[in-house]
Amino acid sequence: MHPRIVDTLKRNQLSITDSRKKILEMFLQRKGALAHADIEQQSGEEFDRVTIYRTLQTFVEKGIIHTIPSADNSVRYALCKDDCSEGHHHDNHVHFMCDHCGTTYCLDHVTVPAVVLPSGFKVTQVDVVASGTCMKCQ
Amino acid sequence: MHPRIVDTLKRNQLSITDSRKKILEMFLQRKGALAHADIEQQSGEEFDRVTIYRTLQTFVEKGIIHTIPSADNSVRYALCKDDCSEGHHHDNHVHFMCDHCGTTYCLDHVTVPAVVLPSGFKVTQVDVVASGTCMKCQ
DNA sequence: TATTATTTTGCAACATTGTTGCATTTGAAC
DNA sequence: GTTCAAATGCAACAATGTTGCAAAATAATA
Ligand SMILES: [Mn+2]
Ligand SMILES: [Mn+2]
Ligand SMILES: [Zn+2]
Ligand SMILES: [Zn+2]
Repeated sequence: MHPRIVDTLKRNQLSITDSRKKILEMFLQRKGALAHADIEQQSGEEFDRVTIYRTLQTFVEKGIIHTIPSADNSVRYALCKDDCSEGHHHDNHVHFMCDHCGTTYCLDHVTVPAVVLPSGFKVTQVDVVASGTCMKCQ
Repeated sequence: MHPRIVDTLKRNQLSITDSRKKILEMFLQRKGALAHADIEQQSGEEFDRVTIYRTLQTFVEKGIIHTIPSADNSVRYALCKDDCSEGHHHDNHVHFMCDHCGTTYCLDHVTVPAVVLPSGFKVTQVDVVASGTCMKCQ
């Protein structure tokens, strides 16, 4: 088991349960983003669908993972690598979704450019999602 | 009825039906983006849910409307204002979702900034979705 | 305009996805 | 080990999305 798992859960004052350990491990191994359906498939019958929903929700609230918007009604989740904490996400990096293999990448080193909006709009967050073909699918 | 409705349908080689006229009118009047659920509510019992799904799909394919990604499993749709056509969208403007009132705006005059990705990624589209508070909700 | 051919619609049936309440189980604290 | 709080599984439900097909509406043709 990945050494960071228990650490992360403790640091966020979450009790150490099988499902949390397993789901967090999936994120740590897979690197790329995961949709709810991916987790459900990978885990087989190991735990209930409802538990996955609640675990993802908890992880987002605690700042362990962040959501990635999509245009296909299938939100992805990925590990936060920055200094995110309860209620304060700082995942201002660009995401990439491959049209071919479906993989979603967190481009941690590509920060979202500043966007200047018309006066009147108070911006608190900017999501940038690029899509196309990834290096594996050329 | 809005004068552009029949024009738009004809230009895209779509037959003029009640549901298409009505749904297109909603987009022309409302300006902001609409989710499937919005359309279903606004139309009451006028036509079937399935018809709405199919109409939205057709409009997207024809380049009449475009999708706006979201992080809450609720894709929005908005009128294309550019030179979009069948299979070729060019809606490279920024979108804004108000956290308070839920309105989604197409900021037609704010073009998406160029993003430079690591080599290996072939980008075909970039979506920028900002969120925060809109001018009406300050 | 009337007839025919094509397209769209509504309906039903189904699949998938997401939510809620509550009893049971598990983990943390003592 | 016992106690208390939190998390889980289950069931039941709601919401969302998909497909096939007969009926209806529209477009094309005569
Ligand atoms: Mn990310
Ligand atoms: Mn738009
Ligand atoms: Zn790929
Ligand atoms: Zn607002």
